[in-house]
Amino acid sequence: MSGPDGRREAEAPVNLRRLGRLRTLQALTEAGELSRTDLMHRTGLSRATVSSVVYDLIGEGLVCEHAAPNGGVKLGRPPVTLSLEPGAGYAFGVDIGHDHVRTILSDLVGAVIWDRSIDIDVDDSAADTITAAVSSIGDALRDTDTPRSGVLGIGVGIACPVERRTGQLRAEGIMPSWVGRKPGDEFASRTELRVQVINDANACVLAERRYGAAQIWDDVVYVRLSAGIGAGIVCDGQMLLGHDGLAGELGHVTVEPNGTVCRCGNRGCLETVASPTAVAALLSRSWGRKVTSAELAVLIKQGDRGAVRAVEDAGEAVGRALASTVMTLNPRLILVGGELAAAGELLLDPMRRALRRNTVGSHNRQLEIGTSALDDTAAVRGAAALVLADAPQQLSGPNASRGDSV
Amino acid sequence: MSGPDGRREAEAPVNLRRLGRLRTLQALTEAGELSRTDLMHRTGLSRATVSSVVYDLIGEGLVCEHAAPNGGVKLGRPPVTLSLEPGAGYAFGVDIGHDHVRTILSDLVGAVIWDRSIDIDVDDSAADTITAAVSSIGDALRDTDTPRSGVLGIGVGIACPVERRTGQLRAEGIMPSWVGRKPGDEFASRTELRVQVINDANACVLAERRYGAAQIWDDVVYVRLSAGIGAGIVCDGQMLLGHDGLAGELGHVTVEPNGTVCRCGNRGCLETVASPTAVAALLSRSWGRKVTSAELAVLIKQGDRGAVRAVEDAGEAVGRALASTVMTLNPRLILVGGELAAAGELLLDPMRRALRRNTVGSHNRQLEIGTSALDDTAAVRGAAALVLADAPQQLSGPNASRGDSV
DNA sequence: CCTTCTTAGTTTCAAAGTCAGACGATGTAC
DNA sequence: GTACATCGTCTGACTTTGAAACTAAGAAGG
Repeated sequence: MSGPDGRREAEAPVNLRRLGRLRTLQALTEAGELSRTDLMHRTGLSRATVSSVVYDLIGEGLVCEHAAPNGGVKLGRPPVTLSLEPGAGYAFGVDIGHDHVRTILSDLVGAVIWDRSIDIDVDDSAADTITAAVSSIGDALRDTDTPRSGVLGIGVGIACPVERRTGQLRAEGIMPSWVGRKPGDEFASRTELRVQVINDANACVLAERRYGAAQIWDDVVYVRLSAGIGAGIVCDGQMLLGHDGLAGELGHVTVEPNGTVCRCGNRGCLETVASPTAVAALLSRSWGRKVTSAELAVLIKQGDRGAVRAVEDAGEAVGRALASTVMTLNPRLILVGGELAAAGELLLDPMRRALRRNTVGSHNRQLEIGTSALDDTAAVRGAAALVLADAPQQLSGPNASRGDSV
Repeated sequence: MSGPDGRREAEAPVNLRRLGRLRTLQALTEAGELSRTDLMHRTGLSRATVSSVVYDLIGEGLVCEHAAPNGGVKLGRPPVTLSLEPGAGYAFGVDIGHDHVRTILSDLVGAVIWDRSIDIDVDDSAADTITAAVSSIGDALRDTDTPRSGVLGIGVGIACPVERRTGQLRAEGIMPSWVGRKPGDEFASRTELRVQVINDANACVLAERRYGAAQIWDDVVYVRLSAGIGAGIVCDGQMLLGHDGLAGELGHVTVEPNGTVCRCGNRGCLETVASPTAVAALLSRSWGRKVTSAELAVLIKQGDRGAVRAVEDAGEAVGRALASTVMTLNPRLILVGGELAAAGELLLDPMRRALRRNTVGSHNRQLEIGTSALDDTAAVRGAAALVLADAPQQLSGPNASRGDSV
């Protein structure tokens, strides 16, 4: 490709050096700190090449050296550890819940350097929500004095299914004002930054993979028990999206063949049984007055018998729904997040029992079930992590080699 | 380097040239026939490099040229199409069913050049079964005059779960003599060839991906309704294995909470309802005499009311079990194979109905459900395809670069 | 304190690979 | 036959690479 005046826009010597840089950056992203020798092993490059690549990266300010950590009893010259320079790139995370928009700015290694949450009725005011987030983004840039060019992109996590190719939302019946919208395009045109949109459960599982409980496992299911119930699934280290990006719609798995009619038109969906809203509604019915999800949390803490029982039943239902997922995906870890996760063992215990009852030993023997360690920040941080995940690509150079695997 | 006589047995400078070769071979494996220009686009290499790599590959007999296919109305010099040389490598496929072992020898492009099936009571005689397969392999080599060194490996598909890391079988309660065995090791030591073992449903989905109905879709579920019920799952083009390699165990998904006790110890597993054995047993009970699976097929064809009803109910149950899989994985295509698939629409129709009833529109609108196009050969060919899948790696050179993705 | 040993990182240099662009080849269109 | 379009090869310049030599920095031992 040539520039406007036919000048050769260096542009394309291509993929060899870039590949080395990319691998180096990826290794550092994954591992945090590594010496050049470690890098040599992880990237497959020779010592000389690593040395040269690292020299460049340090020169460009993407990587920095640390004083040797002076670990245990070592022999020989101690290594110099390297890590990504936190300030070499920034990423925004936006979490669009039902009653709030949260925006964070994260540095290259995932540290949150700016954070703001705004309460707003998201479901009914898409435009306002986006405006709020966009202005948060502007404020963050100003407050932290970050140049727009230093931002790698915006990751948006949203509490409804996101269509894969189009980026369109599938928010029917739950977030009316968002139906058919493409928040990716809206954010992009209003911020002039790259934008990626994903479902919030997917964002959460990303966060758990990177910062939380799922760092060591490659097969994880994250279930988010919120107004909607969704799952973020990682198999073999890869996020599972499905043909339209709608994978993980656990909320509409049938758990009670003749149960309540769901907003989706079927009956007995998990969502009608185990979402915080459904549980609260159950109590409302028996008490004859409205019980909110917030109130529910208090009741549980107080040990209210009705609330306890309702949560237990919800856990049991989630367990039954997950049983088939476990048989199908053979995960190693299940994490539960969302408002209802605050109930802790009260919820997990019946879940585990139901899972054990409906799966076979080979699948449940090693299976761990726990609550999210990050909750609350999981979705935003995951959204930002989505952007950080391809930071190595963006930083390794302007020149895109084919994205094939080797 | 492409000098006519610039032969240089450089052996191991490592991973750069190899990478080009690898990508070229992969592209040819996937696409079948490509011109050099196509390769240039698919591999990201420059014309010159492609030319040089192809020159080498032709020289080594891995790739061959074809006369231009002389397609439509084209302008300019017609391309020379290239494809893999079928004889550049061979792969064995072994399908270990319940009552037979089938062994095929396939060439590099997947054509079957030798085929033998042996009837044997596999479940109770593991050793004999392996011996039979091993001797088939020897015979195949002799009959086709193929040198052992030309064989890339053996793919073994077997009708029970296979543990991922160990290669151990999980055949409890279904193939007694195989429990805890590692057929991979046994084949390897007796044939001195590389061996890979997978579950037969996984083998089938591989075959469908490569030769059958799933070539154009990246998100596919293959359900095999045989003595056991298993599913082979592909998501985003990748086989889904799960943490222990036990993904796809659809047979033990609960479909009738208070149903028959299953060999796995739970109740109402899909297998107790929808396996051919279970369906046949249902008829046996009402008729007061034993009905075999083979007989079942005849009865269905004759339109026997009882058999028809039993199959319909099985289909309905499969549909219900798959519903949750569909919500979880959002596949584009479901294929049904195994003995019961012969029932065709009789089985599929109630399956579709149950699926529609228990999933939401966004997930089932585009979903196709059909029977395997290959059945009978699917498992063996898939097993062989497993080996062919890494033919590019093996053929691209002795020098293994790190298996990272770019 | 000095030598020796071990591992880390850099430099050097020849070998090898890749790219861009020039060039030849081979067909269609008119 | 000429113009044109695309395909494929060749050449020279440039970049990257890896082996080995070399320097660095600490520990162990006398």
